[in-house]
Amino acid sequence: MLSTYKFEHGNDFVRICNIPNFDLSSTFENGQCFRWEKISPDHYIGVAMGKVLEVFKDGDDLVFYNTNIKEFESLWIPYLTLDVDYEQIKQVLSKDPMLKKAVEFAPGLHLLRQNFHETLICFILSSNNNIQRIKKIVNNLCQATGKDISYNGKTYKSFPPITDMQKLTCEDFMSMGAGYRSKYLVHTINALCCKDIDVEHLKNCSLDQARKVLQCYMGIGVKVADCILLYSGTRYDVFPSDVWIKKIMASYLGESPSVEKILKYASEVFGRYAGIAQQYLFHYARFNL
DNA sequence: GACCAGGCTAACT
DNA sequence: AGTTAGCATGGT
Repeated sequence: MLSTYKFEHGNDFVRICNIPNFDLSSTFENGQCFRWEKISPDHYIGVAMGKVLEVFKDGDDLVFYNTNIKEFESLWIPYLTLDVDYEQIKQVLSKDPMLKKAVEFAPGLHLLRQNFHETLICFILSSNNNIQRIKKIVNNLCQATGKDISYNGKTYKSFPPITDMQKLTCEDFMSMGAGYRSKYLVHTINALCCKDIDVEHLKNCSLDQARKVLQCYMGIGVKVADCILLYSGTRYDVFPSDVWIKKIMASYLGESPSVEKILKYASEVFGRYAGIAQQYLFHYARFNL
């Protein structure tokens, strides 16, 4: 928990002392985010919220560069969900034997609370696509439309706000490699610029209502809606069901279970932590099935 | 050349 | 309401 962290910090760095249960690779390379670059094992640089952050593991410490303690507490602790008690959640989830294995496989996995619009755009791009290609397209988008951020003599790009993406045409997105999703992006970005989504409402309404709101936008179905809700930290009672989750859920529900059946089972068994359970399962499935 | 990847839309019964 | 072809692209 947050209160137990011990910090050392200066003008341009923050060190969290003794935080053994945060793993960079299983957090940044589990398909929830697309803008973290591995420099070397346990050493990453990423762009989020218009800022560049460098992080590496030093024994049981985590060291963050290009930030200070004030910014770290207001921005990066929520982003990295360092304010969430994963020990308690993992304990609850581990009552299920499959999840026990999945949690033991990646005990340092954290969900992220990412910018809502960025998550929405990235997961429209994710449909019938693979993670490597999604990263490439997102990078092309940021290069074309993002703002410069310089750090350590290098220029990085922020993820553009939707108002800046409104000028992009279908052909622009095609040239970035977005393929048939280009049309969805143009349509949805326009709709969002006309009338934005009330994220607070998405938190307070029922899950079915939240899914319905998102599915009004072109390119968003049940699976993408659940990803947006989960990876923006909007709600955790979701269960994004892609091909990997369908594979691993077959061990609970028999061969090729329907999405309906999966969602029903997940909400009954994993309840309000279903989204977190899904993330451990997805990561486990990708590396073990 | 098939088949696959964090699926969705549109056009069918 | 439920089922299915078609879709851009790059890697294996």
